[in-house]
Amino acid sequence: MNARAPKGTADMLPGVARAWEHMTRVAQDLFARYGYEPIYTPLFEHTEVFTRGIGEATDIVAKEMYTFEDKAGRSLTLRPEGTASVVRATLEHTLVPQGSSAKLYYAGPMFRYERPQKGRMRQFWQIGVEALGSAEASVDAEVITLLVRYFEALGVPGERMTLLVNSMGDEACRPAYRDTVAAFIRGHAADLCDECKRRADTNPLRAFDCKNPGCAATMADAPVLRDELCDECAAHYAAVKVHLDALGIAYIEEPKLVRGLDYYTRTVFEIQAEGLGSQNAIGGGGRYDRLMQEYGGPATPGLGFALGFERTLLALESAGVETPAPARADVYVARVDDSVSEAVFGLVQALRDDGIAAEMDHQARSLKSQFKQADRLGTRVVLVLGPDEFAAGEVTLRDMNTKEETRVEIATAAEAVRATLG
RNA sequence: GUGGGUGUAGCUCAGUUGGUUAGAGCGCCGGACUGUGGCUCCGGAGGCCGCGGGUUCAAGUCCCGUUACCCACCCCA
Repeated sequence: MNARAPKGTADMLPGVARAWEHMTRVAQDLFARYGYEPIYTPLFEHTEVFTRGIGEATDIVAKEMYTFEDKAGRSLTLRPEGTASVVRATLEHTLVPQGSSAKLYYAGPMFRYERPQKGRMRQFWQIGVEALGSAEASVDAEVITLLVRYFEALGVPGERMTLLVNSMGDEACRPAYRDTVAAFIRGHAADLCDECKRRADTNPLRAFDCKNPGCAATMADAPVLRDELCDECAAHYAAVKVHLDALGIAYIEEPKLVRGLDYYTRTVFEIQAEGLGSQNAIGGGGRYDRLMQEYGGPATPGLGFALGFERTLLALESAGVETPAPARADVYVARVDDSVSEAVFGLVQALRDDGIAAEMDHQARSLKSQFKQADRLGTRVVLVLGPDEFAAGEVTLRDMNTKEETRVEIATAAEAVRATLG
């Protein structure tokens, strides 16, 4: 058989898994302080949840979804992102009754059928938050701040992160702007690549992302949405910035920041970090005031962010931040010869029952080798049990740091170990 | 979907203009006077040289194909 994990997936071995758990713990602690509660939604949904929410024309829906039929013929899709599911669950369970609000966070794997590269996997992990029920700009600033504070809490140096913000407008001003850009593209067709010319009909705003030098130069002169926002959107955007400024959150306005999911309205943002290769966004998100209605629910404003585990870890590694690896055991019980095997086995269990992380040899290693194991595990204490000690009902306790050895009664070993550990 | 790079021990890699038993470091196991770690020294185990063809007296080393991984485009976390 093929013993390899599927393309675009990876086993998270202990070193990485530890970092994963650390990132999760930091998120749980920090998000709780901002009033967010956990929510777990299914890893797959009815395909419609994503096609309607994310948008038929987006890359994600058009070519990156893991869609399959179950045995009853239902079309299901492995979630490519988390927001659609959370909003669907919010609607299904009426988590945000009229005039109410909710703050939720989630963590788990997402799936997109893409060509893998640095910082991009087919199964990748995200942590995200969704703040539903408020259209106030202060919430936008709070969510953005939370994202920044999270990375800071993990230890990503501030100078290696850049926060970008922009406004996408809403149903009142974006359609008109799209037409304006489409017209601009048609008017400058001679200076643009074929792909961008096609974009005039499909998704004009994408032309701003084109890496082609000619296109970039041409699009630099195109009208910017920021200058054509309706009064309400302009006011909202200005208010978001005022709140960010009040908290001293550094950001760069990026008129060309265009997110690839159709549900975004008004505020969008992204945090880029150094050391990741070409996929440099470690987190991003935005407001989606129309999404709930798209699912047939009541008008419910909302916004949120998602951040990627893999990319965050890359950012941390490149910045030289290491996840601390705790000692794997507090005490190692060494066996001098086979005559005391049963006693050692029993002592280890007694220590564990007493709340102490104890380890022993299960491979018939020599005493010397057992000490090497203890050293490798990082245990502070080694208890040596041999015929001599056993006859006296004692064990030799060795402090691995000071090398001091004392004899203690087996019955009080746990107490002695605890005293040594401090 | 498109393009480029790479594929030799568990890991990181060397392997000369193709030439006889394929190497190093790290890791792992064992030992250095009889019941003891981290340093040092000695020894040992471990390799279908990604896979399949071809060229050649001879291929890890050249050619073709294939596959896997990596990086980039695209897009996103």
